[in-house]
Amino acid sequence: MNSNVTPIRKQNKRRENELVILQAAEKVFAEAGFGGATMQLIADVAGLPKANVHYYFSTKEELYRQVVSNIFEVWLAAAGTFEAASGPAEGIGAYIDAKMEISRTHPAGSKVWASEVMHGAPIIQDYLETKLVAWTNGRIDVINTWIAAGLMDPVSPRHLLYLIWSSTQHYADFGHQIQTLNTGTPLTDDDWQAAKTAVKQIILKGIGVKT
Amino acid sequence: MNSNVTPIRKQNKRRENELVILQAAEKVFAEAGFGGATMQLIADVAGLPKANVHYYFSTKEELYRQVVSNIFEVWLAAAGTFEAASGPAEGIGAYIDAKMEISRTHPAGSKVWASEVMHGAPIIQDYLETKLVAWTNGRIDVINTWIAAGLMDPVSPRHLLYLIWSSTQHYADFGHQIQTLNTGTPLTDDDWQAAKTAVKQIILKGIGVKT
DNA sequence: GTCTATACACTGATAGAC
DNA sequence: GTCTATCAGTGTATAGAC
Repeated sequence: MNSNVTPIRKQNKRRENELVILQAAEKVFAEAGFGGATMQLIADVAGLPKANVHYYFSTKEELYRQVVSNIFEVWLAAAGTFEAASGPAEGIGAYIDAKMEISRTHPAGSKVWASEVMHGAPIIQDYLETKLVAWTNGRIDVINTWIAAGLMDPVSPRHLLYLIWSSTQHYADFGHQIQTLNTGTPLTDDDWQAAKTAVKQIILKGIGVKT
Repeated sequence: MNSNVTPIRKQNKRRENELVILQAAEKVFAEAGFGGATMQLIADVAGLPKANVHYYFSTKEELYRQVVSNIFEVWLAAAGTFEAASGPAEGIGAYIDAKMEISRTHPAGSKVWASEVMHGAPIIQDYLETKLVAWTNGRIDVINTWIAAGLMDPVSPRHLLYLIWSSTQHYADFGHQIQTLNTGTPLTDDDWQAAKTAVKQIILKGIGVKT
């Protein structure tokens, strides 16, 4: 008998509950913002009493920080396309595809991230200063290599990255506006394909990459 | 003596107070979101007692709606460049310039707008459905004319507009992230010029416009 | 681990003296 | 028109029974 060991069943239960709370929280934070979200509503969406949410995440801020961290990881993971690529046509093209796909499948996460940054990143400023800065500088180096090799026009790598981020995330963050302009109906598969094609076409041609 | 007429001095005082409250509110709503903003903080920033804010704007929602409306008007006004232009090089180029300039001079307004749309436009949905839809459809017609005249590539006008909106507003909405990536310091005049040039260069070349 | 009941702080809004 | 005092409602967080 070892009372130091937590039974596996309880570990699973814990993870299961944490997961369902995190998913509910992402949705509620995305729809209402940090200030507008309430622990009561998160609990209701998760299907748990409010006190249980506080049992797993002691404060609202801690729960929020977990949500934003998760999004950031998804976000960075999708950028692996940059490394393996032999040139900008493949690397940037695949990166745009990956980011558009995230906007489609994780719109709530994108909105929470946007909201956090817009309000000055009070909770995850350390992420910006460490991980994001490092990732960005690495990608700038790669792009500069491509420019030096004559594979694309000599555009500012930094502003190119901003252009890619903004244009792809726009389909998640401003999805409601886009839907309203789309006669009020959600984008179909064809609509998403057209969006992806248009963004890639303009950006790739804009930086002098042959497709 | 006509007691039906409000003295001019009081009218001016009213407008003056309303203006200072609206400016304070724009700042606070941008930094904290609708839910995170408090009437007390808005009053403090405006330098007035909280009750006075309620005297001019009876509810928080009414004040917020005024703020968002004002931004929308600024935003639409800047798009007049489209009409007068003889072609895409001039029209779209000037539109990008104007939108970048708004991001620089009215970042708080842009953030409030973004926040409102991200949360499903609960307050200004009617604006989206009427004014924004009308404006967008009008601009799509103009772009289609340019395409038909062979002045630019046959890109989707709708997605081109989204690309312009997202890439320019990004410098306001994600200004904090950009500043963090810029070694923590605000963008200089040269930085802004470089950003404007990069965005215009990539988009104009990307749609096949000679510059 | 789970859940009910509740403490405590804060917010939007208003009443009423000036 | 201005401002202090205050109310009613709601939010986060926790205590304590199970």
